[in-house]
Amino acid sequence: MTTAPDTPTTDWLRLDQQICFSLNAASRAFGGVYRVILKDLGLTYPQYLVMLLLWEHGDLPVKKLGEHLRLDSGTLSPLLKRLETAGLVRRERSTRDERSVEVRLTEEGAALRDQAVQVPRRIVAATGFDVDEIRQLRSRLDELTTALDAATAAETETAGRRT
Amino acid sequence: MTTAPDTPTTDWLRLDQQICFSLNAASRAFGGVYRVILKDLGLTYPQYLVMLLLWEHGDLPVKKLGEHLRLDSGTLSPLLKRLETAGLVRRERSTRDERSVEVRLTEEGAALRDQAVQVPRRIVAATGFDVDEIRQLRSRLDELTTALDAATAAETETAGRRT
DNA sequence: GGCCATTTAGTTGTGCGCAATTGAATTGTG
DNA sequence: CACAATTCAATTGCGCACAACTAAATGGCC
Repeated sequence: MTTAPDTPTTDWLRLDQQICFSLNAASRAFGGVYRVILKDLGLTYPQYLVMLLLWEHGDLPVKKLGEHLRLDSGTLSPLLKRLETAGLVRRERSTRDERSVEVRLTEEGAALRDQAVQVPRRIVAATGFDVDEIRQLRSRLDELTTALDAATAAETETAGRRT
Repeated sequence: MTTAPDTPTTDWLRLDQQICFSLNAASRAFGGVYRVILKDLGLTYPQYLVMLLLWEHGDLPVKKLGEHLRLDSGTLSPLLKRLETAGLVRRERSTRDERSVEVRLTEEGAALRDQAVQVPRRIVAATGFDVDEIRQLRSRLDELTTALDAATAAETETAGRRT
């Protein structure tokens, strides 16, 4: 494995060397596991994330959900509508700020938590990693996300200046 | 930080402890960087991956593209149609096996490679990681993907048996 | 108080990811 | 050769992600 100083562009363009591809593949592989495990709960993975937040924090406005999940209303509005149709959630305009919509668990939604508590354990088992390895990988990925977000902001800004 | 032996289920359900969430976030953060950088080329990230394969291997049937990218025809067919509309690619039924469709670069598609060679370098810069760190993270993620795929297969099978 | 920028959800449109189905071509088997 | 099983691409339908836009409510400033 000689990394010659004049590494040709071919190597840089090789698919199997691109970190993003591995990341993407892992993310979709997770999707497959979650799809099977969450099928019994009738939830998709993003819906499951919303339910996690509500179980942990209680009622939340759409805005807060979006901040936690890095999602905007374009994604959340229809998703929450589906959760509402499924009877897991209600949406109510806040009385003290009518712009805001409070998302509340229904009895049924709160009860679903009992079915969900076993999910993380099954996921961890599916990874074949131990808890320490997972924590380490997680912190690495979080670093990466932070760096990428900063880069996006920078790129977008310079792109804006070029206009 | 006491991890009590009787760790309650609450901890297991915490969003910020779930590896998949970090992974997902990183994947979408990458999406943001690629979106900005690929804008000049007029490509989305999945389209860029297809082009990478064609630049590296030359003409490929849809089947092979799907194997490399872990994507099925449901995703690739419309994507390739868009690349064809953009004039980067042609699709031709194979003569020796009429089921297969060969995807070929047009002159324009081949020429786009010159614009693309700088992309990986900019991506690496955006991560803030050095090449070794990236390689290490990549191999970790590939392990994870392998384990998860195996788990999905196992879960799907047992789910199938329950039917 | 009146006006304007900001905040918050929702809507629309585009593209990806995947399951399920369809239809045509090919391969295997008797 | 005939027929069944398999392969391959395309299509349909659903849900997510994101950009761009709309509409309503709020807050700050004069």
